Amino acid sequence: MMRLGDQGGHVNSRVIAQLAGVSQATVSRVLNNRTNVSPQTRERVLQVIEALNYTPNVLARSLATRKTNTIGLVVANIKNPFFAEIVESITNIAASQGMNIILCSTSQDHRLQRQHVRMLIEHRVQGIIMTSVMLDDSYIRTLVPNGFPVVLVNRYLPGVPADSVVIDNYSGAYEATRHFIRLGHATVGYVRGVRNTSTNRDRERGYREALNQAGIPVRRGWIFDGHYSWQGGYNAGLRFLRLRHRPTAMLCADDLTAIGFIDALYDRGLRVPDAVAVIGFDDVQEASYRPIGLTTVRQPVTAMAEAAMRLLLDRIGGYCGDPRQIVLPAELVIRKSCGANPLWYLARGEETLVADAVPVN
Amino acid sequence: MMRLGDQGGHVNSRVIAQLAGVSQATVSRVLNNRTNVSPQTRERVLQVIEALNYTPNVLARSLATRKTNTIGLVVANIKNPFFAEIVESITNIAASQGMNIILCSTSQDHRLQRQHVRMLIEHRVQGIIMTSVMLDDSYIRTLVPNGFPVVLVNRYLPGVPADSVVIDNYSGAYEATRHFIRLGHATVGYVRGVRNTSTNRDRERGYREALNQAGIPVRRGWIFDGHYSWQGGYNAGLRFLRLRHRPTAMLCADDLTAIGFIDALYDRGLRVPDAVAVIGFDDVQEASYRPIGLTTVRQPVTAMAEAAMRLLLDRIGGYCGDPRQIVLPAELVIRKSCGANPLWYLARGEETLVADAVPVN
DNA sequence: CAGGAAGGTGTATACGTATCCAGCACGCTC
DNA sequence: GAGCGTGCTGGATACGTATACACCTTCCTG
Repeated sequence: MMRLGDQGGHVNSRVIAQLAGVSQATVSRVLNNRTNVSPQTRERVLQVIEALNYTPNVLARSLATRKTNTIGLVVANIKNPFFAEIVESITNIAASQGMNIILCSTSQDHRLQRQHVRMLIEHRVQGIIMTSVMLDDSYIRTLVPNGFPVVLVNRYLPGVPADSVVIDNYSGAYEATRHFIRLGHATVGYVRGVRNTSTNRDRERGYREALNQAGIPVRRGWIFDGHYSWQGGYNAGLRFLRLRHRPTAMLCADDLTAIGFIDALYDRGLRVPDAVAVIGFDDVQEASYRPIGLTTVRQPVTAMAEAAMRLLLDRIGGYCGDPRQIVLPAELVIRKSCGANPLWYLARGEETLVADAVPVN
Repeated sequence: MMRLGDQGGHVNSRVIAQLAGVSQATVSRVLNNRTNVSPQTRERVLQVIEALNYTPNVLARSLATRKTNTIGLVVANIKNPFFAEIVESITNIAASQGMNIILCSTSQDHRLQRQHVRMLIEHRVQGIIMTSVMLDDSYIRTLVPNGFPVVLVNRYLPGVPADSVVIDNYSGAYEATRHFIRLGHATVGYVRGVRNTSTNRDRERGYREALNQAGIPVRRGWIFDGHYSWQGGYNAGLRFLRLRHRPTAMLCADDLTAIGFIDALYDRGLRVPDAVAVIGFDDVQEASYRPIGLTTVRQPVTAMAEAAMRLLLDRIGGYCGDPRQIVLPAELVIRKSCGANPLWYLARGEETLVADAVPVN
């Protein structure tokens, strides 16, 4: 009995054809479920295929059809659970459409990212979903006008006419900051994400405007650099601890950053929300871990992934219209890290309250 | 000026050849940095390539060379940070070797996994790294004898002569359980992982034997089913709460399970380690988050990834020796979730103590 | 019964690259 | 000056599949 992967001597469709006593074209027709093959012939070919455990060569097929059924997915960092969730969603949707994905993880590194994009094009992917573009990644601009399907997710590029899917980061940060203010915080700081990303720019703007409108001055010393990472948040926390006058509330550019920030405080004996109120961004699963209980601005990952795939498949299908930007609403998820009693909000109905899921066993 | 992806009319090496006034063979030689091309010719060809922004077609190249420089990586669940870390490590190593990876996420689903393996073979990957085999995935057995390079990571298959890289799960669980016992716990429970995995089998065995040797009976009611997931741990926690007589310590099959378990207790007002001592498995970054502080058995992910790639590349390079199994040591990382004062261990020197990294700013 | 549609099959070629082989020019050695 | 190695180049072919086209048979229609 022959087995999976057992193709000693490189079995190809011609070998199958010979053994089944038909032409290679007929074998191809059987493989592709074409109708114009007689039942007897089809059966004979299938038997030989089965016997030799023949597996068609996708490379050759793609070369001949000029379609790879493959799309590229570029993320900043797989270890960030937010991106892991995006990868999972997009992979699932792609699989259901018969599409394969090639995954690339740039580490916020321009050169590496560009290299990855080049690799994807060498592999003749039919489109690319990018979640990690920086504001100065202008070379993306050179892909789009040629009609190459590109969809930006999570981040976008102003002035580059590419489809994109984002949440309303400005409003998310604005509402989060207002939430602090309503709780009585008169001093609010911010831990940045990577600076040249649309995501950070919009969030920082929302933070600043909320303070401005409340007549609260923005203090430069209360804005720290993070890098969308635990380590960045931790380092920001250490710097925070050295301040003479500390803000009583901190907005963080994403959940990992927030957790790193909280950990730094924890290592010095300070607790959240007692010492400082904290809000993050993304609502990754880690934020919901009970001992952490991070209040955060949710990104609806599944909806974003679905929208992105829809846009991309439209482009791959030949759609040539103007670029579309899909902006999904941000949603504040309140947990204990900013110290409020969720019930208070329920009564006031001012914010969206999402209770932690308590599954039935 | 022409641009990336701009290959209107399908530029190929023949077009380059014509425009450069050379043969297609020469273009190929330039692309592959062969020595036997005169500097002038090389320069001329490169200029045309630059001008047309030509990108060679990897598919055609792979077809001709019969080498794809691609390996398949099959993981159980990208959202599990343990696998995310493996993916990251292996991707990096692969990239440094000029190898691409195709990533597949089976969801502990036999059929899906088999489908993925088939896809990988259709894509003519030169080898496969599998992290998600189940004990009854005997079809893997059919790959190996044909000399197809397969390396199993994290889990292995007894009786299947494939290379594998694992940690000593038995000892890890044994030591973790002994740790509980030394702390004075006379009642220790266990939350399983997926049952038909070598990983769970070995860990459960270590748990049982440690209890046996200490003369502590293993109570069936104190062993719960989990599935290497937060949800599984959470459900186990709910069942745990319904027990009349609860054990005072719980070993969990992995960190996610442990965190889910802790969260279930938390939602009912119980705290770890006050109410129950908990130890997990893997030492993912989440375990080190300070508010969680999970004691756990570390898997040295980077070392495992490196070993796996080395084994796989050996096989791809033609090595045909007997299968090699690499067993790395498990290391108990003590944090607060089992309530011990780490300094006590430092003094006694009985366990490995790994302090949480406190980075210098 | 002529004519045509429809179903089934084979031949030839294309997809884009790598590589074997032959050929040519040049410079060197004896 | 014959012989020979060496550096560079082009022609031809292979990789494994899909598909346009032609051909044949059969069966149906008028």
